[in-house]
Amino acid sequence: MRRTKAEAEQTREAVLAAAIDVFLERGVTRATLEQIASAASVTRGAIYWHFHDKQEIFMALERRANAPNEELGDRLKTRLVADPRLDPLGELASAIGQGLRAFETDPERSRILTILWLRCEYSDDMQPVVARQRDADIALQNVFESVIGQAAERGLLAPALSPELAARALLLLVNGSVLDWLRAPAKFELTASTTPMVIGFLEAIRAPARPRQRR
Amino acid sequence: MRRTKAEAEQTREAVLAAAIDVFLERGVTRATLEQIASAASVTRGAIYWHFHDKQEIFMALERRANAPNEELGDRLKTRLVADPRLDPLGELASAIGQGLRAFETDPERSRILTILWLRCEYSDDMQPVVARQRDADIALQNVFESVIGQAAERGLLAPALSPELAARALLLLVNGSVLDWLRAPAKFELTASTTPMVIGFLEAIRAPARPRQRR
DNA sequence: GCCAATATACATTCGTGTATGTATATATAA
DNA sequence: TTATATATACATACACGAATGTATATTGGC
Repeated sequence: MRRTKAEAEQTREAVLAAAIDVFLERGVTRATLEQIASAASVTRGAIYWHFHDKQEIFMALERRANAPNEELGDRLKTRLVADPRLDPLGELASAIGQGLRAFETDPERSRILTILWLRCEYSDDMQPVVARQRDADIALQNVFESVIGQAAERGLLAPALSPELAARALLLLVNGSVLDWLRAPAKFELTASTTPMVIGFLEAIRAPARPRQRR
Repeated sequence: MRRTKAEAEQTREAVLAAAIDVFLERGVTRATLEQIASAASVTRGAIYWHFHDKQEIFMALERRANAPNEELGDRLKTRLVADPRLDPLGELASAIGQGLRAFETDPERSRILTILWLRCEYSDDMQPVVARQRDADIALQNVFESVIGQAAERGLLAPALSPELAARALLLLVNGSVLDWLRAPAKFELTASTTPMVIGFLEAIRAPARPRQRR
C-alpha cells in the first residue's frame, strides 16, 4: 500500500480535483467525503491522511484561487510609469481585457471561483474567506483608482466621477460580469461580452477632447 | 393544543421568521429543523404540519423576497410618459435612490436577500430559484434600458455606451452595491454610499450639453 | 365526537471521526 | 550491497451522534 512520495502527492492532487467536481455538483456543505473519495478513486482513509477534514480541503482550494491576482496590476503600473505618453484609460481597458481572458481560459480557477461564489454558504465561520475576498477586491480597486488617478492628473477624466468612485464602479462592473458568467458559462463568452461595456464605461468617464483640433 | 385558525397562521409565521434567523446564522444547508423549531418556540411536529420539509420553508421565503419588484419601474415609466419634459436620466437616478432606500429600510427583505445571496448553495436543484433571480434582473435591466433609450431618443445620451450596455452596467452597479452592503451592513449605508456613484455614472453617460447656452 | 393543530416517541439513515490493519518505501546499519 | 526496522500511505472496520421522517398520542375548537 505504501506509495512513493510522488505518488502520494498525486493522490493528494486527485482528491483536490475530485473535491472541485463534487463541490460544484452538490455544493460544499452537502458534499460528503465519501463522494469526494470515490470521485478520486480512493477511500476516505486516504483523504483523512492528507487533510484534517472537509473544511481543510476547501481552504486549500480557496488559497489556490485567490493567490495570483496582483501581477497584472503591477505590470500595468510599471508600464505607465515607463512611458508617460500612454493613455491610462486605454491601457486599463486592455489590461482588464487580458485579465478576463486569462480567467476565462483557466478552467481550474473559474471552477473554484464558481464554488466560492455560488456553491458555498457564508456563515460566521467563513469570515476569513470573506475577508480575503474583500482584500483582493480592495487591492484591485486600488490599482484601478491609481491608474484612473493618473488619467485625472493629466486632465483626461470627466468630472462626473472621482477616481475613487470610478474605480469602485469599474470593479463592480468587472466582478458582476464575472459572476454572471459563472452563473451560466455556456450562455455567453466572458471577455467578448464584457470588454465593450468596460471600454464604453472608460470612454464615458473620459474628459471631452479639448477643442484644439476642430473636426 | 388545538389552536384557532388565526393562531395556527401565527405559528406558521413564527416558523418562517425563525427560519430567517437560523438560515442567517447557520446557512440554509446546515440549518436544522430542530433549531428552527426551538427558535420559534414550537416543536418539529408543528413545522411538519405546516411544511413538507426545509426546502419548502426556504421556497416560501424566497417567493416573499422576489415578489414586489416591478412597481417602481412602472411608476417611473408612467411619470416619464406623462411629462416629456422630465429628464430621464435624472428621474432614473432618483428612482434608483428610492428603490435602494426602500430596500435598506425593509429588514425582512434585506435579510432574506442576504440568505439568497450569501447563505445558500446554488447546485442544480436550486435552478428554479436562480431562474427567478435572473428574470427579476432582466426585468429591471429592461426598465433601465427603456428609460435610457428615451434619453437617447432626445439626444441626451453620449455615444460611448448604447442604451443596452448602459442599462446592463447600471444594473451591475446597483446589484453589486447591494451585495457589498449585505456582506457588511454595519460598515456603511447603502443608499448614501451608492447614490453618488449612480448619479456620477448617469452624468458620465449623458451627452455633453449642446453649445446653445454659453455658461 | 370529530378533526385540526400540535407534541412526543421512535426507527432509520447518513456522515463523521477514529482506531486498526497492512503493505511497501525508505532509511539505517552491518 | 543487503538485510532489517520503521515510518508512511493508504484501506477497512467500527462506534457514535445527529438529523430526518413518520407514527402515534394529546388536546382543545367547532
